[in-house]
Amino acid sequence: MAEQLAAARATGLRERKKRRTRDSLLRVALELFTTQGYERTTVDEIAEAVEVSQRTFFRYFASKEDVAFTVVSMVEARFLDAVRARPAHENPLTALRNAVTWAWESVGEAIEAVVPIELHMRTYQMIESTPALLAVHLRRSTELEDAIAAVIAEREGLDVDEDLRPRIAVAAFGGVMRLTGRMWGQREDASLEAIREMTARCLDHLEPALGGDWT
Amino acid sequence: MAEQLAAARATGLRERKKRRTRDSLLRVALELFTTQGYERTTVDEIAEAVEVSQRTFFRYFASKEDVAFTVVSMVEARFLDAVRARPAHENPLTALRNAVTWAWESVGEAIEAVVPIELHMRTYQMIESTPALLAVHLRRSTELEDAIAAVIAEREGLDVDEDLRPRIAVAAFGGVMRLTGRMWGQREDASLEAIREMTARCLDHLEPALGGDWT
DNA sequence: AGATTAGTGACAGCCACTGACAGTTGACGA
DNA sequence: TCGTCAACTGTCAGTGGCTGTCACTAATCT
Repeated sequence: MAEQLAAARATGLRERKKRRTRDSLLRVALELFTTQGYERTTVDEIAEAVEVSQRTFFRYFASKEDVAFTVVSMVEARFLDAVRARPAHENPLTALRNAVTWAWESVGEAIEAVVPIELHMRTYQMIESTPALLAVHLRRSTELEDAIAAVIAEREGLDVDEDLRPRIAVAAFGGVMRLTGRMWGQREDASLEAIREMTARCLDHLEPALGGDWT
Repeated sequence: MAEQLAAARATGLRERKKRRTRDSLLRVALELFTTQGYERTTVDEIAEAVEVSQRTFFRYFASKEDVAFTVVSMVEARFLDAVRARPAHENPLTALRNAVTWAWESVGEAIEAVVPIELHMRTYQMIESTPALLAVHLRRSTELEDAIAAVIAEREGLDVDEDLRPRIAVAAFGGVMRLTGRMWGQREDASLEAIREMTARCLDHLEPALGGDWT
């Protein structure tokens, strides 16, 4: 985050070079992952395409998985900020809902600064359809949920470890969000428009689904 | 499932031998995982302790992770059966809740038939606290949720792909269940009693947490 | 008993990842 | 402008999970 802003204005030749190789590694990796599949892409292959050694790849990214989630975590951070920014008078679920809506409307340019949006969309779908990555994605999601629960608890002036409601509300909300992502991943229409619409639709069904009778 | 019943009555020498090595591999693996940690245990080590080749380990278990989830998936299957067995008049959330309660009350002996319960408890806590395993656990959980959603949909005479409510209800429920498991994993008290009580407590908070104001 | 077949071990190899060491090249003060 | 320092990188060797192959042993079948 901060380092990207710092690197945006040309600091030094060294910095710029570093940023270039990192960007190249990222873009080439995602491109290879999405075209030929995650498992069928080796780290050697990525490194070779960028003309660096495999060792260098691992100096920029902690693991092969790590590359796949670079952009995703930017988006997540943005969503978390959005939750923090919601006015205090909104009740928890409303705040969460408005935060998602706002986040989906504004991530566009943030993503584009690093990789083409369309590449990110394909990446997301690849994550959803690659077991090993899906697993990591889910774990990361619960970590995010933890952070969100903390924010919600603070908004309401509660202790997260005392009152279960923040965590539970976020867990339920998170469950629905993951369902949304999954359904979107299975679709052909991979536009921001589509995911926004699907999000709204799923959230509309949350409360009725938990009600007693479904008549 | 079926193969275990079949193997219970001594079929042939071959079968019995197979079952013995499989059981040994399972038990030794879990024991090593829980005492010295998952990452710090190598497959070679497990194989050596059971006096088979590493290759043989992989003939019984698809992966190192696979061993860790053997018992867990038995429990999950049992829960799924419990959901199927709930009387039709119960509404979705009630049926799910009763199914969990019943499952936690009856898994005991089923587990004990394979490994000591206490070993399974430690295994579960290890899964929760090992990032790589937690990730896989979460993915497996969503697969289970899929199956449950299908059952719920059928109970209510709905099409899972048509009406979103089954999936959403299960997603929310699943979110809460995972929260339960996690909280339990962080506790010292690793008894079946404790997890049952925690389950009830979390589920009691589900509906109030989704309500408008938390006053 | 002999033919068949399942189960196994030994070995070779792929790939993700790590540590150690040495070479290169920007940064920066003299 | 020129070294010197520190950062960045490549090479190499090694570990651990996992797979394919092949020959060998032993349980099962006829």
